[in-house]
Amino acid sequence: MSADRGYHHGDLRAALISASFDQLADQGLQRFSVAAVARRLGVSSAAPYRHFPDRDHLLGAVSAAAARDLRTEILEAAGAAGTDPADRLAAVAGAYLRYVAQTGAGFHVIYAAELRALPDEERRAHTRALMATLLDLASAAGADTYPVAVPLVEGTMAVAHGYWSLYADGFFPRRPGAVDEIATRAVAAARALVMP
Amino acid sequence: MSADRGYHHGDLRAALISASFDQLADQGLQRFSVAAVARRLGVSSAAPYRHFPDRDHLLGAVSAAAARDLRTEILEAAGAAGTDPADRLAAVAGAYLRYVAQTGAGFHVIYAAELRALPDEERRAHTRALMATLLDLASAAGADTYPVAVPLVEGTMAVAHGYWSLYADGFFPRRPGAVDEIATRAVAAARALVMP
DNA sequence: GTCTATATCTAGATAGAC
DNA sequence: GTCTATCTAGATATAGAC
Repeated sequence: MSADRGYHHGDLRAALISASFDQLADQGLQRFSVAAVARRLGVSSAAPYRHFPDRDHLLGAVSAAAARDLRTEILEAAGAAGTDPADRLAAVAGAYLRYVAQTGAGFHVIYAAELRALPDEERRAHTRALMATLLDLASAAGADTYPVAVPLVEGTMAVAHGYWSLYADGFFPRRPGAVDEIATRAVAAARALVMP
Repeated sequence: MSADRGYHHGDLRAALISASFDQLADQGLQRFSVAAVARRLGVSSAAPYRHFPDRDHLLGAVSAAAARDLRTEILEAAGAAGTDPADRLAAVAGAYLRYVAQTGAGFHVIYAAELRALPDEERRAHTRALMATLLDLASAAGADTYPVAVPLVEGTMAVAHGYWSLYADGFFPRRPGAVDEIATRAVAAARALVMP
């Protein structure tokens, strides 16, 4: 048995999810395929189908993990941002940018339209918890009512996702430290949205 | 000869570019293919290769046309926004959103990384003119120097592209009038970036 | 200038061996 | 639980007929 093919695995299901993040970070959602993920792990293209019935169920599991992890990162960034509610909400943009740059799994994966039909309760719980956390932060930052908090969350995520999207499409030069630089700008832009 | 296949064309080259916009608007860049565009026009999948050597050259022509048309729309929107330079810059976000929602050819197409290697001088002239127009609007809105104007343009485009991207990914409900609604929000967000 | 036909490639997904 | 082998489908691109 050589090192790169023909071997058994301990927990292929978890490895597939992890390798999917790597694939998304490296090549983006456009080039995401079950075959590419299998190749990355050195298993056959048929192996993943023992653990996920189809491509969308694998992406669904990735979406659930991303929603859970992103929420954790957001709460951490808000905590590090101090006590000003506007700063705490703006910090979300920075956390989002770093997370999606590292994993490739942003809102376009987490809330992907093609996953909406999947009856995956675990995933739905994670995506709902993420949205609830965002709405909490927006409410604390002066958006008293739900109809005000929703657009504020949308605006914050639009800024963050927009900066990442331009970066992912190659609009910004990809020199070292570029992600942190852009994250800083995204936070400043998000901060301007909230007003003082 | 039936109506849907086997006929000759007047100006297939122009028709291919036009049909590419339709394809992008309907299915997005992910599902863009030369074959799909040919199908849309009722010509064979080989016909486009008489006018464009490969897929990237077709997309390059689309990029050039999009840069030219988007610049026109932006200038029109700035004109309609009145005399306040900040309002004129913010209006760019609205024009962008309406344009990309209608054509599917936003910054991700116009400045696509895979087109950068193409030695297409006409396309480069259009993309440069678009960027110059954006920088002009940012300069007028208080960003005196180039190093200040660039991030202001980036922020404005990040907001606009972010709103569209979330919309295209199905994050916002697609009811009638949704585009105008989101365009209004994008303009307000862009306006907040410029400060008063 | 467009057609038909085809070679090559990649992906999704399944059947059956081990 | 993973493998090999295979089917289907769709894409890029080319060759040669008309």
